[in-house]
Amino acid sequence: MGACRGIEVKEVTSSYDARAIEGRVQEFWRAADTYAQVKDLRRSGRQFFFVDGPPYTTGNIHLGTAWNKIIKDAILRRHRMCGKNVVERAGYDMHGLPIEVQVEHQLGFTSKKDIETYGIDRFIDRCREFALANMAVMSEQFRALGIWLDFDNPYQTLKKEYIEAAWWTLAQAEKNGMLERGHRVVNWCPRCETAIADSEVEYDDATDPSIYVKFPVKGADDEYLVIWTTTPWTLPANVAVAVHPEIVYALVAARKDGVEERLWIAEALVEEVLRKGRYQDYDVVRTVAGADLAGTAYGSPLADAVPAQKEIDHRVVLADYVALENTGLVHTAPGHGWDDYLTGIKYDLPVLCPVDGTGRFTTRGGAFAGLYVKDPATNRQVMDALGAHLLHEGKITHRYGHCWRCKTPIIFRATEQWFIKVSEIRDTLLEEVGKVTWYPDWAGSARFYDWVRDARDWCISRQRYWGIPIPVWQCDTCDARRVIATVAELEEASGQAVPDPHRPYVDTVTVPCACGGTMHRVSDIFDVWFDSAVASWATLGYPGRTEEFEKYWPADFITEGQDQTRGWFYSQLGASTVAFGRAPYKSVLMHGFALDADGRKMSKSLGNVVAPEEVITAFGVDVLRLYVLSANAPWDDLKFNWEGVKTVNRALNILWNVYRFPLPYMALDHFEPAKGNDGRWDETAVGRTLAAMPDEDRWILSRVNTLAAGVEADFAGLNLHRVTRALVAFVLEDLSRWYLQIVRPRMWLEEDAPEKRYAYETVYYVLRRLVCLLAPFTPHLVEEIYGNLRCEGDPASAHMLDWPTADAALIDTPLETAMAVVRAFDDAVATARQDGKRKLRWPVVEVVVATDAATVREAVARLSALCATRANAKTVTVVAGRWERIGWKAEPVMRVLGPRFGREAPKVKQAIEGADGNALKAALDADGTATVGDCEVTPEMVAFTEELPEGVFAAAMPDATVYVDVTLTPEIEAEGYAREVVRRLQEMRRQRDLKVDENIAAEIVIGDARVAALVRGMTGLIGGEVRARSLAVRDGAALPGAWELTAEWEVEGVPMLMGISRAEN
RNA sequence: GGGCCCGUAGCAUAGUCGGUGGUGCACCCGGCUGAUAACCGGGAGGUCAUGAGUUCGAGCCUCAUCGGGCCCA
Repeated sequence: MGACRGIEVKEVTSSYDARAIEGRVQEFWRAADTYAQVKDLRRSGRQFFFVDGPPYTTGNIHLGTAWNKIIKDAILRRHRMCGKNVVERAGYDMHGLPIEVQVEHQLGFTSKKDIETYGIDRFIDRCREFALANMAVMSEQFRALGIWLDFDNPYQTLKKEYIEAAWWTLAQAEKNGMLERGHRVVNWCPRCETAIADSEVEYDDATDPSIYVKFPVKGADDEYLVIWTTTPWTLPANVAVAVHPEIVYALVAARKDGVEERLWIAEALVEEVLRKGRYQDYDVVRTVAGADLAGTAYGSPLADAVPAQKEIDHRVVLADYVALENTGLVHTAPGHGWDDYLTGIKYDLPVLCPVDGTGRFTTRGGAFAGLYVKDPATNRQVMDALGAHLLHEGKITHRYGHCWRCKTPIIFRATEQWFIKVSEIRDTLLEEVGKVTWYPDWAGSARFYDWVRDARDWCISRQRYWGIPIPVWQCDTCDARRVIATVAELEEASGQAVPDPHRPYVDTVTVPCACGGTMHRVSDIFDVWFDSAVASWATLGYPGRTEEFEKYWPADFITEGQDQTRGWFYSQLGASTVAFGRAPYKSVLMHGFALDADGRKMSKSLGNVVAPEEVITAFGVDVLRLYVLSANAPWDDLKFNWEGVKTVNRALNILWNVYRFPLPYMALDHFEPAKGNDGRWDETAVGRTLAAMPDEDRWILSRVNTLAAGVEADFAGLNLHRVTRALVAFVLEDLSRWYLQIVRPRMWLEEDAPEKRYAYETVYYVLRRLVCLLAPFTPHLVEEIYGNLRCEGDPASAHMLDWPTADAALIDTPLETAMAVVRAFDDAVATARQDGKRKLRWPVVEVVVATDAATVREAVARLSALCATRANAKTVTVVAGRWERIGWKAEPVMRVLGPRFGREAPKVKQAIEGADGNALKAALDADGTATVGDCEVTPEMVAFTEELPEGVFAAAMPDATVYVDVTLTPEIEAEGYAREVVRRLQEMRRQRDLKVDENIAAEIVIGDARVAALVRGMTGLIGGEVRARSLAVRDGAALPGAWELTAEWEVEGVPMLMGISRAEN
């Protein structure tokens, strides 16, 4: 590319080949490190701190992950083009149970014991390897998508620097009194043998027993409280029965097979419960409010099987959550239920939890010791042990929680865990939610707000191995505890070097206590959600480094899927509020989920998963990017649809064609865009020649600036779908289908005419604008185009260009309005011609636009030459009201004539039909009455329809009717045939592979003397169009000369023979 | 069971302030042939999920129901 490099150097001939382009462009970016160059370029710009939500390193990315990163990339690319210094790093979530489960799988482990036998150190090495290997794969996949985040230096939750951010955060929580060690009921996975967070519980249908149990009331014979439960295995832990204070309960005497029992059941539910128990009849003994039942003592029907139950002082307690369902009395086991636990605290009930970490009954479980609670056989044994106390047993299918990684049904267990006391700062959290800008608004104001409002304390401890160790050291002697904030602090306090802050290494580090005892680390690790919760400061190296944190934090923007409402949006808010008292982000875009074409979740088991690579292989990265961004609003779920992908591909193909179409002509003419002294493209040049430019040039210049303004507005609301659709519509509708069609003849001009240069300048301007506007969405295609268009002083990459703002001086709204009218006119003419079976190639004598609308009249007047060209009409005229050649035809209205004229009616009918419609209408309009034959008629007796003259066809357009007269005249026929001949000679030139500027000699023999004469008269025009140095036209049936190429044609039924040869220029 | 979102032609989608429901794909018919393994025009196709309500007027506002999604109990 020499000094005079312009766009003439490369003529692009192939069609849009996304894969080839993307390969070239990615190589170009890699070789020049364009990403780094762009960051350097914007270094001094206004800062924009973005935090990447870290994907979990479990393997290949899926469509949703791709969409997520594409959204991020598009938004960040635009910020950079707007001059912002975008501060970002890719991030990865690399700890946690999901990886442990995968590694256990690889090693064939089934329990924690297997891991400990294998060795925790070896186990976490495997976990680390697994995470790092997956990270490498994922980074490559993201790079292939053209994602510009820092993948060379991503933040990784397993790094020491990152772990310290988590430690420090917990130390802050301790300092602020937000950390608590507590005995709580938690979701517990018996396979993973750990507590799991609410957010890690996945609900699925499960079938469980549905049983009604009689608890014997103490001090009364044959009197029972009837409870219902789906978890028989929790009955050994029962300590109370809860009733609602305001529900009315009935004591009924129920009889079955001659035996009478007295049962307490909510009054409204008596019939239903007794039916289940197959009681034959009953009497209500008395009714009382639930409040009056409080304190009633009862015994456990399992007292024999479970000795621990004998120590319990069972009684009835009150609770508001009791609903009028089942029996209205609720079995309460504080060791196995959240509500139960709270009720237990309220009434100071004992917490009985005879179940161990593996989900088996302990010795406290008496006869059931050693049995796995979720085993159906265990429930069976419990039910059997209930004996006659089991009033009814059935089955129920309901939603039951499962461990989100290993799918094991969870249980509730009361255990010692570490908590962040989120419930105490709920008001602050809600206040912070309100300060954040949410896209869309309801994501924050409704969805997230509701979630935060109902938030419970956050259980952050897990009894596992691969995670950030909880940095709490506790004294064996005095029970004092210390939360360590950094590795350095630990090394100092312990006097030991700590090369790896993971388990098992930190577990052996001890710290001397002030009391003289020794502090050991608690064995738990963090909930993995705590890892990502600290990302916004961990990614800045805080607390290790403070400068960047002080400069950039909090994040200007984050965006993740709607599932992160409970996840990352929340965990970050919680951790940040505990540590810093404020939200760690200023704005959040919540995007949707990627679903299949039927709106179903993509899942391996359904076999409906579409991998990003499938789309990339078939259509390319830019097509995928533009598709996912334009298919729907970011916050709606994406219903993946191959048809939609194809459509986007077609649109980009048209863009490619639009780009490459003018190149050969520009090359031929050595066109060089206007440049400033710095060798950069001078984008202000078109503004200076505007007055001299043709309407269509000024129109497309106006349109592209109007487009820029609209894009700006839509970007502000993150309406990425509207932005991308507007861009595609512009390319298709305005640029390809309209402007380019109009300027094509100007590009073909041979002489150096100003209107040709204007066309070049205009197309160049529009393409340069499009390069910028599309850069965030189709970065590869844009780079390829820009590489060919750029002037020698322009930046090396399209992504170093500044975002274009709309140039008000180029916007001409009245012209845009007028052009819209002309396009409607164009469509109407096409419709009318189709009716009249007259091809566009054949000129028509006259086109008339009948309208009363000033907009239409003015538009056609202003752009009359364009209208005539588009319509291929000798004249285009506008008439107000009706066109005088349109006649009225009078039709009798028999429904009126019949009753009025009786037997005379047929005569009147005939008279009306025979009348001059125009005259009759005029008379009726003028006088309200007229005489036809010898009858007096009034307007309601006659209907008028339009009568088009022979050869005239009409079509409607907004506010106007277009009439096209397709009548043939010798001149028109001559021109029509001439154009038919031209087309065929051009086709032959193309077959001979002639260059656009090569000359030919030609001969045409026509098998119809009249047509031959007509064509002969057009020799000059034909010769000019096809660059013929000589052109002979004769009539006959044989082509005498020797030609390089000959062809037989039939034109409108007339046989023609043509021969062409190359001629010297 | 609860919160939020979505439901518009075969498919996908737009619809701002409540004022005659648009667009793309597919389909049918046609055109163009110097963008050509392209491109363009025309046509047909609607119970705006269902049912009530508010209103002169509802795709839009209200309520209920049904279906889908995310999250929760």
